[in-house]
Formats: sequence, structure tokens, C-alpha cells
Amino acid sequence: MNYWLLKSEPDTFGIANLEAMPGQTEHWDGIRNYQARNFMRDGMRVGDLAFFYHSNCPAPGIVGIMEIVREAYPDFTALDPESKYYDPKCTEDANRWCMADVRLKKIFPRTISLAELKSEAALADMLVLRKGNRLSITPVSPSEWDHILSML
DNA sequence: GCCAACGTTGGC
DNA sequence: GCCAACGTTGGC
Repeated sequence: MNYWLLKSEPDTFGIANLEAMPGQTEHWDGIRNYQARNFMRDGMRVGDLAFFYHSNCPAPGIVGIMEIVREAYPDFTALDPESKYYDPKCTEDANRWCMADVRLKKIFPRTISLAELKSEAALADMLVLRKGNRLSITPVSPSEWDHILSML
């Protein structure tokens, strides 16, 4: 069982959008970075838990928890010319991108802000806090996971 | 809107 | 395989 942190822009798809989906479940699509894809494809398993992180917004931070309910499968948005995630180099037989399905598990009573996360010595090694990090999927260690939950 | 950091592309 | 140019991310 692994822990993750998944970023999404609330203007595009925030935790409230996930809450509103049937079964509070949705596919996590649009990964267009190899490192992030590899984390998803090679590491993410059903039953894993992930923080929902709001990025590129007035109050960036962790807003809740999701559970992985389906492991990596081909990201069909890469084949759809109408999608903003369309990748002309992908075909049905050679789709280099994948998505996973997530289900909302918990919305935190408050946002754990990026500033708070940065101020915690116990989280100094978190990938997502590294300067210039742009990965939309990063692994979270069990101790980091527990520490963040203790901040609520 | 600015800009630093980083990934990808493509010419050579 | 190098590397400059370009596009994107994301905090501020």
C-alpha cells in the first residue's frame, strides 16, 4: 500500500468537482509527463491513498484524501482531437499515456496550505515541496503521510 | 501578469 | 548525443 499526492487546478477540477461525480469517482486523466506517468503506471495500486492538492490557485494546499479504485489504463483523452489533452502521436495501439480512477474518501475541514507544509521540518524531503517541482503525481512516505494528517 | 524552473523538441 | 529554443507549470 502506497501513498501519493495528486495535483489538480481547482479551476479545472477541484475536490468539489470530485465530490459531485457519480459515486464520487472519476478518472484522473491528462498526465503528460513521463515521470508522473511512471509513478502512476508502475507504482499506483488499487487501495492506495492519495492527497488531493489544489495547485495554481489563490490558496494552494492539500484539501482531502482519495482512494485509488482502478489502476492505470489507457488515457483515452490522448486520442480525442477535441480534448485539450489530445496527443497526435498517440494511437489506439500505441497510447503512451494512462489514467487511473480515484474515489473521494475525505474532504478536510480546512486546507493544509503550502506555506504550512513548507514550514514543517518533518516534511523537508517531500518531493512536491522541492523548488521548481512540477510533477503532478508524487509519492508520499508513510511518515510524511502521518505527519500531514496530524497537522489537521 | 511575471518569472524561475524544468521538460520536450528538433536541428545539427 | 548535444544543446538552444520553446512551451508549460505553478507560486507569488
